[in-house]
Amino acid sequence: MPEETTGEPRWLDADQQVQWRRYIEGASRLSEALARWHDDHLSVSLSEYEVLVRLSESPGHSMRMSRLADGLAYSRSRVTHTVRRLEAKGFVARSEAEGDRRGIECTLTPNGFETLEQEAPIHVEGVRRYMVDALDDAELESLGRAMASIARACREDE
Amino acid sequence: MPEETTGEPRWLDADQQVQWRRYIEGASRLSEALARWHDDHLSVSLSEYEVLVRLSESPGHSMRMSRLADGLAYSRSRVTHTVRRLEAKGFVARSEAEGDRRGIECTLTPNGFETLEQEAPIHVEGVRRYMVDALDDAELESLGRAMASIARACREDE
DNA sequence: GAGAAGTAGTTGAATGTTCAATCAAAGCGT
DNA sequence: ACGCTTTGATTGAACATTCAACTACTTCTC
Repeated sequence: MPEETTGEPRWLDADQQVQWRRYIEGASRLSEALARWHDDHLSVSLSEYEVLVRLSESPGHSMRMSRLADGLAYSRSRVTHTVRRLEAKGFVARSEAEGDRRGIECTLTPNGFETLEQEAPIHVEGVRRYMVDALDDAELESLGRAMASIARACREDE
Repeated sequence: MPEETTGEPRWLDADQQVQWRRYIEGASRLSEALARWHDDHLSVSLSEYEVLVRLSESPGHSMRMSRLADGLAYSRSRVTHTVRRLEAKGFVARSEAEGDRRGIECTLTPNGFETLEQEAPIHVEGVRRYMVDALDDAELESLGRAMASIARACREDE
């Protein structure tokens, strides 16, 4: 609607608008549905769960705070806070990293690992219900590709 | 990894895992990038902006709080808080709805409309930069379709 | 038309995330 | 060795969103 003469304010065409709004609505509904799912059925939130998964995939069930932050694309302080909550629940433990006295190593406790094993299928059930099973293979594949491109565009820009 | 005998805990195969993680990373980076974009270049956050857009599209630049909530898939209290902030910035005004004394009508002020007109191209530039321009037409199209399916799956489930 | 149930909206506390400030340790340049 | 910059991590305040509780009005039902 606004007309301009300076710059080149490339508008969105009708179709692009539609896709953008679909994205916004879908993303917000999905994140809400998944958050509720975790809240109702698991003992950790989605972001806490992601931390546990990364730890479980790492040798020794252990990772540096900063690697956790980088791998999950979380801010450092978010990791600090999240790990503090997980520690309070008894699912992880902190220890000093050897070789770098600034570093903190975060390790899955046996209890944390056991909880993860028990609850992973429930998490997956949520992911299926709200995303994977809502799409056929080709749709899921192209969704993933598109999101990877978006992630790249965001990353490039700092 | 965990083996089970009860229920039918359908795991994710390797490819589904990849797409899921791409989605999670992309979605979180995109929402963060766009939030920063608004914060740096516009006078309203993304959710505040969405409210202004809906109002501007409505006859009389005016909508009931509950229609705003439903249309944006926001909780009612989120709309209350968001509109309060917009009111404090002078972009919207509240008035009683006629015909239903419980209702509140939310209306764009001239200043709010003018701001929206000025800043919409900047918002669009962000959407382009982090999403639309990162994809070709076909990718955008299938992203939108997938997200619409996801939204439907979430909505159906309450 | 009275009581029950539902709808519109607000409120304030709790939660999780970000941001800016801070601190300590490492690395770098000279 | 000495400052300078960078990195690893934490802290606490600020902020947005949710949740539960609540008020006020409307609609339904008998």
